[in-house]
Amino acid sequence: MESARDNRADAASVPATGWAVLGLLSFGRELTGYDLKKWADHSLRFFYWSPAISQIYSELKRLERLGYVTSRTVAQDELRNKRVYAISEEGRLALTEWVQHAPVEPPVLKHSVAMRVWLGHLAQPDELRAVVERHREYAEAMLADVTRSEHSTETGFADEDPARVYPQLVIRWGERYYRSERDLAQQMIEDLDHLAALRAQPALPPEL
Amino acid sequence: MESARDNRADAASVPATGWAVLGLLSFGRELTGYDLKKWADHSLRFFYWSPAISQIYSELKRLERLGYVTSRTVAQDELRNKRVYAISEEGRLALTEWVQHAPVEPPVLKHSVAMRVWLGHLAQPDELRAVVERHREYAEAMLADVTRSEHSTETGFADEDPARVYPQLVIRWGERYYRSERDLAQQMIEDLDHLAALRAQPALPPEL
DNA sequence: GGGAGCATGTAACGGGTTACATGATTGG
DNA sequence: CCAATCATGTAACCCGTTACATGCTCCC
Repeated sequence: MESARDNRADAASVPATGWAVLGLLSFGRELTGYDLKKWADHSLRFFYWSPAISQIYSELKRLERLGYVTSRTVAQDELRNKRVYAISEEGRLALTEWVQHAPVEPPVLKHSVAMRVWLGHLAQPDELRAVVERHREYAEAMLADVTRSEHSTETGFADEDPARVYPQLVIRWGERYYRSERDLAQQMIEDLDHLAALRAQPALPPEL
Repeated sequence: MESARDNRADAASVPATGWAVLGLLSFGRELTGYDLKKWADHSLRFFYWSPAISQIYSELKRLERLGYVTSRTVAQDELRNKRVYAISEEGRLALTEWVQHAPVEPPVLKHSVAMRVWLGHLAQPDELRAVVERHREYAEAMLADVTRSEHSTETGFADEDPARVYPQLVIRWGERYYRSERDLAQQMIEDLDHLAALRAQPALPPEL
């Protein structure tokens, strides 16, 4: 009764990061592992933790074993070859199935800055403030990057190529996300300052 | 020259989830592994992925080995014992050091729903919409949970107990975060609908 | 009687990272 | 000449999960 070798079992055995790599290839270009890493750092990373290069290579191996990608070697220069990967028809089908029908999972969030504020009773106010400050700078930088990414892709035909409008949609989502993240950090800083002010000048009621 | 056994090396060997567990204990109560899991699911999970119970047990082992927590057995009922953990002075010091001085790391975000929209060119519009719809429901539910969490803790003296104001601060942050997440999902749905409308009634320019 | 909650832990496995190894090319 | 970039992979390791094992108590 246990036919562990069917397509569903294969699909289940691809981790989300594998779909991400396959997804990068679904836009139609032939890419090397190295290319994929750069691409991931320029697009994927705004909404999905960019995998290490070594993992990209191993996911490619897995995807090839499953028949979801094909590879061939092409000349890198006169002396060396490189391996370029392309999505296969099976790969496109499996990815489509995943996009449409995989269980909708909650986003994985590990917000260590929020955790540190949560433990604020252990910290000195100015140290804690500095931590959140640096996080706000991070959010600001991500916002700048994602905005730049939007304009660089927008150069031209977003409406025409149907495969391009969805990345564009997600980039705009990312813009809003990181704007919100920055604002949330700012608000947190203000809350911390407010708290400090309350302590410097403790509540009036008791004294009066 | 390599004194790998100093306090900094010890601190470095605690993963963020370990600090989370120690953090739960830093509020002063003696808790079992089981208690910690429940607590994590009620507070931590809004900003930091709640660890599996088995990992909590193994983090507790690690923390005890490092001298950051102590444990003792107390009667669970007439027949059985349970092990309760408490933070030690060294643990409090190490945790404080981490909160104040650890490098500020970017939050880990793995947003598979955003990834699926990004691959929208592979999906049928209504399937994709349904995915985002379910995500919006998730965000809505998280917002409701975090709001409930706020009011349940607020019953009483948030201003008085200094250890309670920081969790309160982070709960409010979480409220804003999940409200934003819900709104972002809603906006994504509207963008998808807008796209569908554009396709049903393709651009005028060419025909005119 | 049976299911849910309390309570603790181990084992197997997989996902993912860092470090290491290698070597050619390009550009300042 | 040296650093950065292109390019590919392996090995060790750790973080974290699921599955499994066990057994009591409380309540319907």
